[in-house]
Amino acid sequence: MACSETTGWPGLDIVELRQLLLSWYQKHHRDLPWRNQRNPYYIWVSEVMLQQTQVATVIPYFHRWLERFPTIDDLAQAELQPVLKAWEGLGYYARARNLHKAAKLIIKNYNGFFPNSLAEVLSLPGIGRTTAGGILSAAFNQPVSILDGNVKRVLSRLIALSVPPSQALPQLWALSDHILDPDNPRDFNQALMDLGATVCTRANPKCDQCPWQGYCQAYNKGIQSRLPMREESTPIPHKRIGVAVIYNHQEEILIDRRPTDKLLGGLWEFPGGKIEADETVSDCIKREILEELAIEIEVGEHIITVDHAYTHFRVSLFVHACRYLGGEPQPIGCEEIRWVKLDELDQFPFPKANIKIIEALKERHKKT
DNA sequence: GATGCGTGGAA
DNA sequence: TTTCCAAGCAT
Repeated sequence: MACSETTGWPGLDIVELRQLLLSWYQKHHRDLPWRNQRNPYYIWVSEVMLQQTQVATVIPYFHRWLERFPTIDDLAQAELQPVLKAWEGLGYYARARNLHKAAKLIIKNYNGFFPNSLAEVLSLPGIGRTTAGGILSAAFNQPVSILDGNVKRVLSRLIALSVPPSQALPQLWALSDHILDPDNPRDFNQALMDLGATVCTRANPKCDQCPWQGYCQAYNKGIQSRLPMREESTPIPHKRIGVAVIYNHQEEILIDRRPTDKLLGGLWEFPGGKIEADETVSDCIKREILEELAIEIEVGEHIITVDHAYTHFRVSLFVHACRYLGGEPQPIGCEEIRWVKLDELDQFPFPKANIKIIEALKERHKKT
């Protein structure tokens, strides 16, 4: 019974849909580095890196990561700092912290072997339903469905979903479950994501190349470019931040490590804080450094202004060179403080906005 | 169940 | 330039 009124998707011949998609995949699949093998560790790393991150961005990180941490045991034995350094620039740093944490758990609870049951995989930090399905289907060919951004878009168009995907998650999960080919779960899930990434794209979908064109309700209604429906978005605030590059008498620079489990947790930064209304940049920097580190400084020349966009706000960092005057630095708003030479900054993991500051410091150092 | 969590590409 | 949103998860 391929087509059933009782499934809630009348007119969907799922046997035909599976066949069409798998045939398309045989010819048009992407050749991706984590697809050449079935090592659960490799696939796990790729799945986590791919969370909210595009394939092209992930590929170089994936290769460097496996060179640096070839096995689960290597990862579990490593300190957190080199783990964050390997993740530097990739964003959502909790992913790296959770990967590290989960590696230790796998050594402890599973004798170093990546678990192969859904409940066990889901229990690992940083692995949710989609990532678990991705790993179990790709590594073990288990029939566990997925619902990532690609699948949401493909399925929303297939059934011409009239609300944003976030308002129909149970229905979309049920559909992903329903159409998953129990005989070829590995290829089917990969094919669904490839279709979304290369054919059923957000803008300008290539419907003339789509194996599901004849079944796609959005295409048949001519509304494929307007689906899926947009999520509601709220305007994001813009913060102005004063940042201090503080030099001591040995020309060392003060950096601090951010609290774990918060924004950019565990990464290093140049200290500073929000510029209040009616406050000058210099006044802000002096105040923040006194509040956060309990030291006196003299605010000097402007080095660079860095604009950076995060998911929920934008910032402008007004960076000034500063001179250390006195007081013993206290880690009041951070985990740790260090004085380091300019050449040593590369050894610490920094967020992207701070990398731009480091580059500016190196340029400045060349000139003087 | 809403919100916090990075960065980069595309339009 | 701005906006959207990518192989989502945790709390």
